[in-house]
Amino acid sequence: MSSQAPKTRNRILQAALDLLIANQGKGVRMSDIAKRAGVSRQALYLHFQTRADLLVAATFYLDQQKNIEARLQPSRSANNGIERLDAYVFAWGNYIPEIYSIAKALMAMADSDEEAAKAWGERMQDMYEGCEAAVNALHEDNQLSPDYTQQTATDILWMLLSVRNWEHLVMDCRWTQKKYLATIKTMARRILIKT
Amino acid sequence: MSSQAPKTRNRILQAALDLLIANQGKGVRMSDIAKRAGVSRQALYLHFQTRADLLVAATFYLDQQKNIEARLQPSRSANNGIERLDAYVFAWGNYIPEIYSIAKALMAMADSDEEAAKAWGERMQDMYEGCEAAVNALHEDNQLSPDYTQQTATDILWMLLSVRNWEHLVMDCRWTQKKYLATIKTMARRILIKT
DNA sequence: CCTTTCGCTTGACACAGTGTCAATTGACAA
DNA sequence: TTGTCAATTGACACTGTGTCAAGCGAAAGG
Repeated sequence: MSSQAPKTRNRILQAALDLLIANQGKGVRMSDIAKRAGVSRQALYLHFQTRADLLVAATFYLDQQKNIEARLQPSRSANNGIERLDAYVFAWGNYIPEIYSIAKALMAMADSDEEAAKAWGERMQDMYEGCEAAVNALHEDNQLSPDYTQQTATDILWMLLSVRNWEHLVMDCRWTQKKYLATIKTMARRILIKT
Repeated sequence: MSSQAPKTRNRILQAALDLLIANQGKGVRMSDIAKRAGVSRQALYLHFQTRADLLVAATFYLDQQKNIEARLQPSRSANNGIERLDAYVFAWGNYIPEIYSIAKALMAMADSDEEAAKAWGERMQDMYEGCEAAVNALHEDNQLSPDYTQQTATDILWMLLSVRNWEHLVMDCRWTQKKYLATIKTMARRILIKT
């Protein structure tokens, strides 16, 4: 068993990520990835079933690199609901823009590929559960605005985290990352928390 | 000049819309559209430059059919800012889910096609300008929450209108259209309007 | 030292889908 | 009758994904 094998696999994933980011997730061919990774096109199919398979793997590889677990830790270990909410928004609010290009590519693929859709859905589910936990904490603190049910609150937080996806539709980009973070944080507090 | 020409063109557009909606915007081939329209595949290229061109045209054809202008009228002619905002949210909030499948297809194309991206951007711009008008009306009524600048308010309304795009990522659809409308209306009021 | 194994390469090919071209048909109008 | 024009037919080029068979080189194990 050689130690080369995983190296090549990771080189491929890294090449895929590089290209996806550089090209904003569009028009990245298998041959491009192979070229960048310094392997033959056919080698990609030795490591991954399909293109979708490769790109899904690349996304999880990125998650790992970007240490999303560690980023979410502050939210999990926060002392109260508000802190937890802020930490949650901070973690995802920073993360989403970083992985945006790749997420976009994966979403596009999820539209046409069953397997990619499934993997992506699971990843979203994780995000959703963390969100639920943050809102639950507010509930336990009795800080939730009375005219919002727990479910509605969760839905709204979902909305807050969703906006990034539409950015590219606006002709001139109106959002800086800092403004984006500040806005969703304020919104989340305003909507969810008692005044 | 025969009257057949526009008829065929419209039959093609209608066929494209039918298929896009039926297949949720994915996997619709030129040959499928041609078959449904009862014309040859090559005929499509007599009326439209490319696939992207056809689908963009189909979207505007849909806008026309769905009478978006009439729907937005109540917002334009509202007596005060709040009515205007509500009418605006109502109009787009109902419209977006109706055209969702096609919008999705077009967005996907906008990612890879320059021309489609341009057409889509212009359409979004229209939406944006109506949004600005609604928020301006609130401003004139002096009903805008003091700690939000006009620009921020507009951005937020953008967010409100954006959520639909992510729905398909959630495994089980948590949003009914009614709930969607009620939520964004309440959100818009809460965020924008003085209490 | 020879042999097997394994990761990867090379080159060829099937297949689907878009877009193009040239020649032809068929109807309607001058 | 003739010209025009929409649309048809069949063929083809091109791109990108995925597959297949044969071969190669290096490292491991006898």
